[in-house]
Amino acid sequence: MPRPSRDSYGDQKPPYSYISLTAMAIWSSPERMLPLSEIYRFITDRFPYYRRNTQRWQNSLRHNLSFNDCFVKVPRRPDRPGKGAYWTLHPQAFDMFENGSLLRRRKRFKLQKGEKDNLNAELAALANFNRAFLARQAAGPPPPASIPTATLYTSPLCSQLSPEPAELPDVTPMTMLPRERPRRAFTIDALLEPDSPRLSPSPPQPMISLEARMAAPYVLAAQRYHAELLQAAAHALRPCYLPPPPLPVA
DNA sequence: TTTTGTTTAAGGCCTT
DNA sequence: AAGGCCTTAAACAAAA
Repeated sequence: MPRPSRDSYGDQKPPYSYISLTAMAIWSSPERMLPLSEIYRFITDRFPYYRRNTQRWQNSLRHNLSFNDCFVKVPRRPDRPGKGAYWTLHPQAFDMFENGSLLRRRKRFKLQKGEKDNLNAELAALANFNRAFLARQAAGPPPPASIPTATLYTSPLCSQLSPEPAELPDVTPMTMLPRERPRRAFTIDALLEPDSPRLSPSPPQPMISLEARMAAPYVLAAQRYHAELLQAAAHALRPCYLPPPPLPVA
C-alpha cells in the first residue's frame, strides 16, 4: 500500500473547506495547536494548489479562524515569543464532521452567548497576564518570587472541558504539567495585580506551565477525537485528510 | 511595514 | 423560496 502522496491533488483544488484544512493542520501537530504561519505551511506543503494566490486563500482562512467558534485562540506563552497566537479546536466542536469525514460538516459549531463570553473572558485574562508578565520583565530584573502564582490556572472551564483526562495517554509535551493544581481564585483582578499581597512566597511555578495548563483540556480532548478519527479512517487505510469512501446514497 | 486578527458584506451552491 | 454553509473581498486594528 503506497503511502498517499502529499501531492495527491496535484495542482487541483482539494475538496476541503478551509475549516477542514485548518483542522487537519491542527490535528497533525504534536500539541494540537499551531500558530497561523504553521497552518499556512501545513497547507502549502501538502496541497500545491495553495502555493498560488496566497493572499486570497490566506485571507479566507483567517476569516474562518476568527469567525468560527470551533477555533480557539490560545495566547502564546511569555517564554515562547513570536507573532500571533496559537490556534486550536474547541473540544466541543470535535463532532462537527460526519463519520470523521473532513469533507462535510454535520453542522456549524456555534457556542452559546454565555459559553462564548466565559471562554473569551478566560482567554483575555490569560493574555493580560502574559502582557503583564512581559511588561514586568521589560521593566527590570524581576524579583524571583514576584510571579503571581495566584494566576496558576484553575479555570472552571478546564475542569468542565476535560472531565476525564486521566484516561488519556500522556503523549505530548503536556507531560511537563505539574500534577497538582493549586486552588486559587481565577479572576482578572488577580491577573492584573502581580504584586498582590495574597501572593504566596513559595517559589514561582515555571511560566512554561501556564499555556500548557490552559491548553491541556483542548489537547487531551483533541487527542481523544483524533484517535477516533484515525480509527474511523483505518478501514480504508487512508489518513484522515484523504477523502473517505463515498457515503451510501440515501 | 508586515503579519495577524476581526468584522461586515455579498454571492454561489446545496438542501429542505 | 429560505436557510445553511462556504468562499471571497475588503476595511480596519493591533501586534511584532
